[in-house]
Amino acid sequence: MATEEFASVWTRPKRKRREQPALSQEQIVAEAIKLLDADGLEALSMRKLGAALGAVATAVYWHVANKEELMELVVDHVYGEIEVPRVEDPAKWRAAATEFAQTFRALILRHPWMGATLAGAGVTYLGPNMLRLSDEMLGLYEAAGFDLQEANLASTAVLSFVVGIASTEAATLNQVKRSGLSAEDWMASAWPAARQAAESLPRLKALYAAYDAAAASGNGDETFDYGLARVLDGLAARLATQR
Amino acid sequence: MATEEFASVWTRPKRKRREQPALSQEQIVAEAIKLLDADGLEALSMRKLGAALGAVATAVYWHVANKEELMELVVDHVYGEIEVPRVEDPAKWRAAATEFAQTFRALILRHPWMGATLAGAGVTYLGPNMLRLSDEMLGLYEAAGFDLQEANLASTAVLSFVVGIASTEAATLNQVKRSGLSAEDWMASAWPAARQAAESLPRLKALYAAYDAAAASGNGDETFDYGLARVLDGLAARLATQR
DNA sequence: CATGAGACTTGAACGCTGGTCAATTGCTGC
DNA sequence: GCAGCAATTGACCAGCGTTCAAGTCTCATG
Repeated sequence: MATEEFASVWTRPKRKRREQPALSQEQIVAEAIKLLDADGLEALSMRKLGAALGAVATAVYWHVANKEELMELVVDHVYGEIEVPRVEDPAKWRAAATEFAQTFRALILRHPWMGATLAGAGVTYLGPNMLRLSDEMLGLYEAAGFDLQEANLASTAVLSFVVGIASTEAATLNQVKRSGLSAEDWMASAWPAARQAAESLPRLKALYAAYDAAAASGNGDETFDYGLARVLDGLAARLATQR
Repeated sequence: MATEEFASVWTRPKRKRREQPALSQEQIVAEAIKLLDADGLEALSMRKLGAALGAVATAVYWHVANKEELMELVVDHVYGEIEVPRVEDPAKWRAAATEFAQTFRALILRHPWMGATLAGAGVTYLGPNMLRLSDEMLGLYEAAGFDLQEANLASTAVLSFVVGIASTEAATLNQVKRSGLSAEDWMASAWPAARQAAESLPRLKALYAAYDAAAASGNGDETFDYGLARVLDGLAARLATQR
């Protein structure tokens, strides 16, 4: 624009020094996670990401090959938030397994877009943090008394349960967030529809009758803990027969 | 209004049919599933769907509010493919639970796009087939000896495990399909990268060393059966203490 | 002190997406 | 034969991921 060119004659061109590049991969990934947490999976676009970084969409492509690779980096960065507790006393493996399962669930609920992303990508992302966690989990179940191969089966079983249930919970969180309602208001509006839909199904109807909307929205922890306890019971029994 | 959103899809009065309308909701859903199975989740667009039906994209919008509602219908239609086996003899609840878990896993592997879709939507789709399955599952675990509330916890535990592990498997299937390679060729190309990435992680390295690529790609059934057996062990133990 | 090599950033453009809307077709009941 | 309505169409919109040539800026070297 001519106007700009003209103005630059008077106003000194405030050229920002490039002592360090304006963008870095680390910074991009961090900002992407911020946007994902704030607005959800489908709200993240390369343009918005660029804008949030004070740059233009295409600038991001210098640091990251494409959106899929970005998501891969993002997922592994999130995995970096957690670790598997060390097992000193083999008798306490179960406490460690429980703690890690709860930590992992909390991670997904804290970043609800992770649910769908994980299910879409699975184990095909081989990021360093994911590999580290896998190795640490193997260590946990080895310390419990499983041989390496069965430790792998055991950790897969527990993690599958955690991912499955937490992804479902996260999906509801996403739905609530997208509705713009508070969790209570959303539940209050969804509950009658659910009850009515279950009208012709005797067991489901009876189950719903036992709850009200408030109770139904609050029993996530109980459901998780119950399932986790059963899985670990099964693994403990297996250890007992092996010994 | 969220209330409207909830009630709309399933309770909306069906439109009076023309003698032979070119398109019908049933037909659209069936064609969408065909395209999803053939080309995957991200390959389905309203335009391609319209074209596959010999019509134009916007014609689809007469029968379906938007893509999200279409997916809701699609998911419930797929649920229509399966049912929970009836439990005549309470002692045989475990066989029934195992059979249904395997059926559900097979469903997801047969429609690999279901993995990511389920994790994205969770339990917020209240389609008739999903409700029917929920009710039947409650029946199964009630027959096993759980009271209604615990039957709900039990079926959620099992289903979460199944969804979690099958979604991960499905994600790999999707990856393979997108690569265009055969399953063996894909594994052969991914395996060295995995082994090298695990080089610095002792347990993971040892685990990989015990397999070769061929073995690693074939142990899905074993991994699933092991985890399922542990979950059901845990539930069986719980039943034993209750009795 | 100029020059040129790279590291980084930009703007324009492409083909695609989900979605809206007015206009149009074609069948059914009057 | 015609009104009315179910169904379909085409034009159009904003936004998406991505590519690419054309910059800008910094630094090392001659």
